[in-house]
Amino acid sequence: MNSPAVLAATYRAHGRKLTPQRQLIFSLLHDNTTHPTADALYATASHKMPGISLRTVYQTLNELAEMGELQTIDLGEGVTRFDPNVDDHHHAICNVCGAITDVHVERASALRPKGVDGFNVDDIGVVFRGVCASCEASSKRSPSPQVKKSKSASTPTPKH
Amino acid sequence: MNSPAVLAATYRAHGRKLTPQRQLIFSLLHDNTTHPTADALYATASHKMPGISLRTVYQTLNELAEMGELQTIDLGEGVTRFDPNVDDHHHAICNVCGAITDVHVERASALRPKGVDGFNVDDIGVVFRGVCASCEASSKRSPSPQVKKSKSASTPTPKH
DNA sequence: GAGATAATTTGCAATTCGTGCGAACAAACA
DNA sequence: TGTTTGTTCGCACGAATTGCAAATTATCTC
Ligand SMILES: [Mn+2]
Ligand SMILES: [Mn+2]
Ligand SMILES: [Zn+2]
Ligand SMILES: [Zn+2]
Repeated sequence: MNSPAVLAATYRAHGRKLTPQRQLIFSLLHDNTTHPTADALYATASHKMPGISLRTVYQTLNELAEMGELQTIDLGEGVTRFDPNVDDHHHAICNVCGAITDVHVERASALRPKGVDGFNVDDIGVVFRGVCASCEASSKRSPSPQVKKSKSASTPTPKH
Repeated sequence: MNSPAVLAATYRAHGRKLTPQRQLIFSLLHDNTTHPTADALYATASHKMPGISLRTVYQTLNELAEMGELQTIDLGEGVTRFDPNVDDHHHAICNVCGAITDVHVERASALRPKGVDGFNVDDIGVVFRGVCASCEASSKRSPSPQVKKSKSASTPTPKH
């Protein structure tokens, strides 16, 4: 995603207004590698700007995505996550703490779907699920059964 | 997924009852390669057994998944899909008609996430998005293709 | 600066997908 | 046939996200 300053210019160039709410969201997304949900961003935003609405957060995220400044990712948790990293990359998700990390996959674009004829590939997504280093370490320290439940137990905020 | 007959035995072995609703769902899933949603299965089931409830369809699907007879997949459409194919495989999704096809990916298990240290990979998922052969053909024939929409009729995630 | 104007923000209703719950029901078995 | 559970099913509820319209405000014009 572009810097808040560049985004400001982009917005004006698109005939969109530069509101304090939008500027705040730009700053919260800048260099944000946590793949936050709208709700998570709303929580943070509310801290700095009490009164901002969740609706506005959603709207701004959606327009950023529409403008290609942001990527939306859905990992099957029932919530949409937002990723300011629009470069070609993939993700690793920890089954224990829920942390989502950007990863690179060598020769990913060379992957081919076998078993379908004439399928024209536009995009390839690779998702790794497993246990992150930090969780692996703490499980060795104090072995407690840490199993990620299917649905409602979706992880709030990775605390590493 | 096992055959309806085998599932019947499995169910009994698990102390579960073999109801007509369950048997119907077993048969609807057998050799089903459409990756149906609960609602889609409910529609079909209702046809053969008027009065069956959506609740029961959900319940049966969930228990089959719990027993490992079925795989749940979430491709970010806002709905859970069910896949009787529990073998190691991946998916290709047509951006035009929404069809989801099973595909094989060579050396998929050899993929490694670069950029994270000590991440212990349990599972790798590869998703191809693009245009299926059939849609590709019809788009060449007539400029307006068939658009099957589920929830987000809006344009799929554009990245890069 | 003051005013006009169209874009934004917001709160709230509505929608969608799925689950919790409990009463009515029906397999399984003696 | 009766008893014992496990099941079914309707309905309320919950979470995530969007539709809507009134109130607000960024931005432009003079
Ligand atoms: Mn990312
Ligand atoms: Mn499949
Ligand atoms: Zn972790
Ligand atoms: Zn297609």
